[in-house]
Amino acid sequence: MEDQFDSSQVIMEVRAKVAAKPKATIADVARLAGVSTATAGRVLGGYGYTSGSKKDQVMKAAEKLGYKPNALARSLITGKTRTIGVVAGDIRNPFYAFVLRGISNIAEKEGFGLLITNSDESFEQETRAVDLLVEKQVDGLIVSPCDTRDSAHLRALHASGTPLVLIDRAVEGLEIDRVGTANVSAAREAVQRLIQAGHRRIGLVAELVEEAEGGVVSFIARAQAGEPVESAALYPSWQRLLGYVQAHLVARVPVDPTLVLRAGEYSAEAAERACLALLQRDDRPSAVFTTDGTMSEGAMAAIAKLGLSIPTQLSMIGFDDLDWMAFLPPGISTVAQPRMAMGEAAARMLLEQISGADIPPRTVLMPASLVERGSVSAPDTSLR
Amino acid sequence: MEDQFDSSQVIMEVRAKVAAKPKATIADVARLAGVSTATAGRVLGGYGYTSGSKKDQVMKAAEKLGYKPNALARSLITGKTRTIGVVAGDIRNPFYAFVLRGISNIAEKEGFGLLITNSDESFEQETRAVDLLVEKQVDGLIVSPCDTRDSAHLRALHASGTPLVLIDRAVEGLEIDRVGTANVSAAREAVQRLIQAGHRRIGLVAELVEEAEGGVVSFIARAQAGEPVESAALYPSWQRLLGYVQAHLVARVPVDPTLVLRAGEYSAEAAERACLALLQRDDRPSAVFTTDGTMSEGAMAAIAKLGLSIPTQLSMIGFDDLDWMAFLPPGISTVAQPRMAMGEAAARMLLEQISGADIPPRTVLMPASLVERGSVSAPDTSLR
DNA sequence: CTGAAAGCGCTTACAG
DNA sequence: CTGAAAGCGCTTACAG
Repeated sequence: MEDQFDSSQVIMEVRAKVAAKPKATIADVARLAGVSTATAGRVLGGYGYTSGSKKDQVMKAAEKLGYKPNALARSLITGKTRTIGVVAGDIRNPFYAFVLRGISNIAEKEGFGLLITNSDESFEQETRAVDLLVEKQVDGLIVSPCDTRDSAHLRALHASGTPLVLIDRAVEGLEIDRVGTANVSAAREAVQRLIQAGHRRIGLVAELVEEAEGGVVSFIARAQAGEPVESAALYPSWQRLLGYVQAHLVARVPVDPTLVLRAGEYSAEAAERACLALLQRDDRPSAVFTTDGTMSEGAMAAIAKLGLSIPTQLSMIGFDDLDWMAFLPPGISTVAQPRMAMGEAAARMLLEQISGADIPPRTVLMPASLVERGSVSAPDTSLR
Repeated sequence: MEDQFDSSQVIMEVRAKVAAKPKATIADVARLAGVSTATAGRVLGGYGYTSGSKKDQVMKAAEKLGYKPNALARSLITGKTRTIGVVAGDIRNPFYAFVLRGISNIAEKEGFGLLITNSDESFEQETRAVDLLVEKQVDGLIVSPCDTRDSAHLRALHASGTPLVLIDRAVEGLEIDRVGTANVSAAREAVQRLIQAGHRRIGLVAELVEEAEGGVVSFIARAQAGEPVESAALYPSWQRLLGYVQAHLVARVPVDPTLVLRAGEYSAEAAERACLALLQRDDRPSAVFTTDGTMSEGAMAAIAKLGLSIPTQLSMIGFDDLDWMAFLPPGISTVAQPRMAMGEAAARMLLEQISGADIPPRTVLMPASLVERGSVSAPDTSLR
């Protein structure tokens, strides 16, 4: 009777059946089709020549056996896995999520798989991740290096001939394909926009985690003195700080270093704390510029907490076009990086390297666009 | 002279050097160490027994040759790749990004790699993705199925004995490990909270993409009539609609089907359009509940565009705890799914299957929590 | 504890 | 066009 139907028995049966049915191999197909494994391999693998009749026999046999190719065996011979490895900072960060999607778009189109790891911006984790990917024989790697100076593992990787593309950050002296954002000019333009609106005291909320030689104050002094700053291997947040200083320089507006906020750690909470302190000062700035999405979020939280109204009491330009910037009244103007396109560009470059093209190292700096919305107005004159 | 330094030449040299240095294999190490490949394999692979002296010789030789294991060869023999495949909807969606991070946490800890694909909720892409992953011999798959009825490919996959865990959605009659959210109760509690605050006309902004038998109106009618609705294999948005109806039922508040908005497609823009129309009606609801993050975003955009103030003119409860909900004044109350924990749970279950544990199929429904912030108040009485 | 041999599932020259 | 044989880089019984 159906009421007494015991489902656990069914499961056991299924399991047993399963264990008894090993996967079909090319040899099995060849045997059933009455051809050699070489011939079966040729039709199933789509290489070499085979007559129509044999092709049919093999296809029929493969169909009957439910043959599925084993990419491992093929890769072992060809030396290619059609898999690319990616080391991202943290997939939860929309920046990386979009970059990964871009990489995935290209990979999928070319029939490549994507092995993804998170480094959490930890050097040790990044190293482990690269090792894992190398052992799995990925055809190439895209990495967002968390160390822009040393990164011996990446130098070794490149020296060993492994296709490698850097994303978002560069490594000093490692001349290989990379894609990033034109950070200095993007930040400069954003801050120029603020200056042009009449702002003279502009706060900067930035990560600035690694210590540049001499720290922020000395960095600003050098940038202001017009000393050529080697910006290529700088972390993005330092590059954006450079753009901030340059905008002041061009407009002959002095930089007040106390307005440059260093969150010191990469979290919205740290940015919020720093920004909260800044905005409660008597001489608080009339505008703020943030150097990435996470900083923008922290700054916004601080602004909301203080109940400051944008743009009447405070103007703001953010970084990265996060969803809420479009609908949070009055609309937050922001510097939008072409995140997905960056991922696509990186993947294309890597695929070119993999296909063996002998191309000299390229640096692709993608332009970021200033998306103007309603968060910038003339400074509140009652303030000063 | 340094000025005449030609960097292109250096590059060529490096390339040439590279091509000349093939990777060291176990055979190379064995030869240099003066032992058999079996012995070298035993120490390098960490299996079997080896004397201390031989172990040293092998290690030294491996070090000298820069030996790196080839996981492909090992996998071909062991039949295990220590790689798990994931088919997500779209990595850009924070829901999937967090779930993926959860999966990654566990995988990384256990030394597993992660092969990630996007289905874009397209059945064809999902099928292709699964095929790719299977060919690459992943040890198991975690998939968020875009079809909850048919999904023959997933049934076949499971029947073939491949470890498989479903996430977010179930497949009708496919009794395998899965993790999801307790959607019905989560939605019911959120709507109950709204009713308890005094709301009687509550809008629902939902995806509701697949047609349930008879459509929304008939679905609501059946749910209201107390007919037992088989909710397990329903899409999450339909389950959340069910919770919405149940909350009304319990409180003896009639459901007005015209308040149930069907975005019809999975995008914030569609949700915004639908919501905009709803909120401009004379008999607009005094509160809205949205059934996922994307819908919440669209609804928020519509609310902002109309300049409605929350909660005085409109109360709202969202779904998924998105960053902006915390700082957008007055704070948006929302139903928070434990996204990362869901990914971790799915990964753990998959790993158990992979390790061969003979466990009957488990359904893990994780509780979502109502995060109360400032977006709910009593209805604006001037409205009615 | 160690080595010779076989083999995982394919592809690749090499003859015919 | 087709097949026999070798081999990719490992691991696994099997003797010793």
